[in-house]
Amino acid sequence: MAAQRGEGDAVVATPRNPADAEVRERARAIPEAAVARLAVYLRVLSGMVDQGVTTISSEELSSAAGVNSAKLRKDLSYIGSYGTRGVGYDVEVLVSHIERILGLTRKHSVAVVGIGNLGHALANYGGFPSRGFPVAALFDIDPDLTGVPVGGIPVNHIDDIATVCAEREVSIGVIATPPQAAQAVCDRLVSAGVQCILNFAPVVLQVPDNVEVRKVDLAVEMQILSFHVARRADEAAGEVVNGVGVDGVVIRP
Amino acid sequence: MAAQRGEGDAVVATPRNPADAEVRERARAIPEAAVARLAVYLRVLSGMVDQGVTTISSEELSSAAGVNSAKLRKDLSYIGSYGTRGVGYDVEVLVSHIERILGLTRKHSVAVVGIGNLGHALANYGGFPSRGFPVAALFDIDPDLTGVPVGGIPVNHIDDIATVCAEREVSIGVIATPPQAAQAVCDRLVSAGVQCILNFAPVVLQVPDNVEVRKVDLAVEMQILSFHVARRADEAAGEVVNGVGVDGVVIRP
DNA sequence: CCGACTTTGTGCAAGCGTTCACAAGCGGTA
DNA sequence: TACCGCTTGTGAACGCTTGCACAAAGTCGG
Repeated sequence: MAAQRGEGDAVVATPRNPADAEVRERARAIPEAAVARLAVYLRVLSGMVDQGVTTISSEELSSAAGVNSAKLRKDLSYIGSYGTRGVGYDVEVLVSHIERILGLTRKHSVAVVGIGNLGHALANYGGFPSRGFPVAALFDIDPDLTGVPVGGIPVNHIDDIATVCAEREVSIGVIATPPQAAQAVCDRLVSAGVQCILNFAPVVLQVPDNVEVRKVDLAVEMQILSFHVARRADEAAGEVVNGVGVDGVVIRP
Repeated sequence: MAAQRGEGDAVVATPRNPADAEVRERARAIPEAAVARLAVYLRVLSGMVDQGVTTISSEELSSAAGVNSAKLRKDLSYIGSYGTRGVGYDVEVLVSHIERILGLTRKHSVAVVGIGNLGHALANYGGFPSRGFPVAALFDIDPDLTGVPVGGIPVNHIDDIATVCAEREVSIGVIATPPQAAQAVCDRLVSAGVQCILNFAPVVLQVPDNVEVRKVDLAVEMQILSFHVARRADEAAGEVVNGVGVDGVVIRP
């Protein structure tokens, strides 16, 4: 209630640029999978800019990003037609359009909750601020941590989530707590008005429809890898009867 | 040569259990998306075991895992028919079958490369060993770190990847290095025989076909969330012309 | 033993996302 | 200006995933 986020700002933005309406329409239609890839393209393109590359073809960019070139072109077509046939894409133009679609023209302040090992690492991680995601607040339930600076930012007590998030205009909450605490922390973030959550805790969070959750689950990732190890071992066991693996490449020399 | 992982093992394993061939066939056919969900089900089920729950219906389990119940049943059907109509699934039976399919009956030793902030957090993360993924080796390029114990394990120099990984039968490599070093580290892991890699570095790794890579990319996750923030702001801006956003919650105060 | 009720397992159709293939468009060249 | 070669942008086909809906199969009470 207190921290109702936003009232005048976004509204004024509407009539500012005549192309905005079109951008909005496109953004609505972009498949989730394509959004994830756009972020990857953006990173590759940023590297290109640093190398002084000014133009790039879909073939080059797609192989650098590890995808099919047709897929790349289709992904880019979701955000508009900014290539030149016979030539390729202007790197800087592409960068700025992807940034616009991904909403990177705004700053997105981040709050990290749970200052354990992972929370420390996140608070100190340089990749966030450099890409427009400044870490604006840290929270922990341990009173001894309150006020202690981590990565240059003093830790707040978790009870102050609502006020601090409002003050610092936090738009993304990162949950790095133990699993038992994650749902409660999530609820607090949501009621503090945070609508986007990145969850590192190994639990399935229950949130209202208007909140977006992405999860990073190490255990799941490891188990998927484990599955592939097992599948491979089984295949090898099934197709060879003794000694060497299926394609001559066994586990180790 | 020295520590050939399961040379005899995997091979002899074949005829051991008559059901193995069937398990192998099923495993081959499970869609990747379903594998990821199976890992989630497994975690929920483990929690159920701890609570003393012995039986669970697809409806209960699916809502706890945040998926559709039909999808859950289909996922479980990939690994076999282990439910009882009219009753549900026996929790322990399900756990053991999912564990078998995911290959969790073997130990999967993990090597972490890059002992910075994230590497420290990973080395100290309790979730790995408890789930059958013991951290068996740590590597860094900094000679000053060599021999220093982190999370109880002494750090090795990166030049020793091949020998140490062989000795300790590492099957999963975790890359937590800066992006510039990631590809080189990856190449070393691959030539050391590691076939599964979990990559935290923000780069697209190039690997041979027989190597499985999963990536955890914080920047991409943040940018996807950013996209949703922007989309929401746009929708709000598009649907209201003055004053309050679509559901009363706009960007900033 | 039977019938009512519950829940699984799955055929089928709809929806997405990916891939192919090619027309359209642009720069360069004579 | 007209042609040529190259690369984009996209319609259409394909395949994977999801969700529905229901028959099959079991339990439980009488």
